[in-house]
Amino acid sequence: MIRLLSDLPAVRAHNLSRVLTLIHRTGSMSRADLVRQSGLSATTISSLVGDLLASGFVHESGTGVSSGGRPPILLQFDYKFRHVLGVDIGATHIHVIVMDFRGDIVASRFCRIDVIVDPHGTIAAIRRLLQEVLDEAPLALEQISGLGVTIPTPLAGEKLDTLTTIYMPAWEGVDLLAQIADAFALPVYLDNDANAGAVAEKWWGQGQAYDNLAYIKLGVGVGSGLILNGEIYRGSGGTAGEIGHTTINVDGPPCRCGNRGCMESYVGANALVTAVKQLCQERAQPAAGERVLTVGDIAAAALEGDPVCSEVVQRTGAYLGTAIANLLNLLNPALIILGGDLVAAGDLLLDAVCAAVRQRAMPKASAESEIVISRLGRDAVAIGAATLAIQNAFRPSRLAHTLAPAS
Amino acid sequence: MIRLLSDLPAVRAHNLSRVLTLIHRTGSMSRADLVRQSGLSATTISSLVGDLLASGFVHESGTGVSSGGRPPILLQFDYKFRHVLGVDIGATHIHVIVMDFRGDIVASRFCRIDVIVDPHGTIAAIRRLLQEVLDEAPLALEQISGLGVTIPTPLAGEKLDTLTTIYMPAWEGVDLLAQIADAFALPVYLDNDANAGAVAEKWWGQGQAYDNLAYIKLGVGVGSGLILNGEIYRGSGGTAGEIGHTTINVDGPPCRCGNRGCMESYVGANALVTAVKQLCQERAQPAAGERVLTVGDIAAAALEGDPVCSEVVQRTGAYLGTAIANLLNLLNPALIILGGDLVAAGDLLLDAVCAAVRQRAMPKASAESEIVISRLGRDAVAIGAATLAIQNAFRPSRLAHTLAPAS
DNA sequence: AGACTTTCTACTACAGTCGTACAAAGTCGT
DNA sequence: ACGACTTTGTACGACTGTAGTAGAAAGTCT
Repeated sequence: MIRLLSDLPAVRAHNLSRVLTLIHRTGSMSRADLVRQSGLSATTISSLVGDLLASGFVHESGTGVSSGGRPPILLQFDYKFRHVLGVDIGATHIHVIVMDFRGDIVASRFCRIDVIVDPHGTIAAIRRLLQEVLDEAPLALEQISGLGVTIPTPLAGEKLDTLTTIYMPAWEGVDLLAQIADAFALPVYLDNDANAGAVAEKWWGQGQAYDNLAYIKLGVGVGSGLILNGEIYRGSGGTAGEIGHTTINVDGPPCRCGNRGCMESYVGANALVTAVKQLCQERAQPAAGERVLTVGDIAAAALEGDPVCSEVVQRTGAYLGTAIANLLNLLNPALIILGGDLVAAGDLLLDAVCAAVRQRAMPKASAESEIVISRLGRDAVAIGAATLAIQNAFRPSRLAHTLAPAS
Repeated sequence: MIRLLSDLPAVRAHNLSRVLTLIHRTGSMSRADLVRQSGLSATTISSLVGDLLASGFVHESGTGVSSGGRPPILLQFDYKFRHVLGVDIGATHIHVIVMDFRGDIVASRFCRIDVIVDPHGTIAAIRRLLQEVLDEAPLALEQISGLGVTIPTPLAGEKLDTLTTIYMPAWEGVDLLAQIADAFALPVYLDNDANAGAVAEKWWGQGQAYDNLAYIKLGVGVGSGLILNGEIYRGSGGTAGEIGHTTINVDGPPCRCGNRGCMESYVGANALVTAVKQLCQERAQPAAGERVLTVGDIAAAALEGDPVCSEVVQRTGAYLGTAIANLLNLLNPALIILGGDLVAAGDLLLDAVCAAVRQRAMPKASAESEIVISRLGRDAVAIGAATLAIQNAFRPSRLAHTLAPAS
């Protein structure tokens, strides 16, 4: 994304964006603080802050403590002045939220639906749920800055407006974005679920201090969202991050993708369930084999000390760690965040992953990186979707529109 | 690398950089062409071009063909106005070049030396060879825009001024950059060999039209340089691109790095030689086993139809392809460029790589990407080193210094 | 030969940041 | 209590950069 900074107004937009972002991040700071942190002159800060005050996103809120002179006037970001909408479309669910600018969910709806085969039903449901959360908040459309949507498949093309339909043939030719934008006159942004998870972690979670991180979502499939140099990295065709189908064993078992020895065929949800059942059978523990069915169940049982589930979780961690070691060697991010249902197993999983990583990654890359479990839980993707709208609202090229009083 | 575009002079530097880059790339174009391609106003282009003419990097060179009106005045980049120096430091060699701004080598020196154990001898040799190529060209220091240096180990830290010394303990505490900058009053830039190879391909080779590419250097080790979104990607600790130690077989043979099943232990030079010898022994062909010793020999023999070497090259291609498939899945670049001694085997290698990639990478990622063999040959890294100096000379923040008449 | 087209450049207008001077509102020492 | 000092924030003019308009320059086309 090359930024065309040719003309003067673009410079102002750029500086405005920087200042707004600083206030947003710290929550409350004075003009003098901004001068020190931005490197801009006091005059310019004064002028920029004037614009922000006029917009309503920022308020003056009393004075701070003096440091030996005139006390500073504190500027506070008004997290409730505007809100954003997030739509997390999974393979079998829709999750819709309204979120404020602090990353807090104000209202949410969750519904199970067979997304893959029913595009129009899905879109109708999304529209309905969006209206419901708006009514519950309650918020008018004029108070919404934008809407983010995530899909469980890679994006197609660089325009970020279409989705790959290999796994979802029924969606061929469906213009998801237009269908939503028609009902709600808002800027709509699209991305895939793992990327959104990464964005959520970067803005509100454990990735806030990091410029290079990977969010790995453990589900039926295993995907990852990459943030490199502070930005989502999508690759040339929009399919970057497909860590689930990286090979960790050239002679491994066949995977649904046609390849052999994919990481997903060791770590994916189906592999877990199969492994548990098989191990139960081997050890003549049919009870557990019948009982345990979902990844969440396996994680819970492992935590309670079930030997079979513990072993499967640990073995899974070792395979996952191998793939993560490859990612560390190749991209050297400072942080890896694990998300998805399996992370309920906590340290049992994490320790196994870390052990494998320490063993397999280059010492420098692994020593200088951290691996953690997401604390955003099941809302991560929906929060990330909504955050896409904030991210774009703050972009210099859209800032004028964002700050303009609702018309 | 966040660009601070706060003040007005920065805008000019930015636009100047854009215009200069456009002229450099196309070689020759009119002001009107620049207006169309840059989006800037005719007035501004006129003013910017004035600066460039004054600098000496650009000349007016007659008129072009009219398209029905006044014929355009052609602006031509003067590729010989300034030059840059490149120093490729390998494990056992130094390669020093002078290069013009078209990417053509004007003079070069190559010398074998045990770099790893002898830092001071290496630095002395570099200084001597630099002086020799300058004398041969012949060029004065005032005609040199900068100097790039590559090292065969990852960089340490984000300042790009130190090197990791795990594999080169004798270099601990040696300030390579300062030692060179002391002798030659030039801006000096450092990067590792694979990154430089990627830069060379992006500027002068087959990567010119691509924003996301990987250059893979096949040698004793296997490293890669990544260009993502048009920029070298280094990761948080500077070790990104270590594809050689990514695991492609969890249960594979031990590698010198401590891990098992690393790609390098299948594809590295030592593995190749060992494989050839072993296969010769199995098939009772001791002659070839004695004769073939270097990777270049193996590649040549394979091309001549030697069955053992052919088989080893193809097998190697399959392993390499597996690692490349992982890279494609994870980063989805549009282009992979193979470099290093083994690529002398040509299509024999490439076909095996492509077959493995098609089999193992996600269909979309592999269908939309190309895999090619570098045509820059043994000079790739040195050219990349020199190109680092050009790249930096064109950077907006250094452009004023670059364009200023030599003082 | 004249109308038209394209290229390139003065001149002016406008926009943005910066430095300086200054007002505002505290703290601190006596 | 009061003045000196410090820190914060703003008004004003200077400087710099791009865009728009008008016009000159130099061809083509009929």
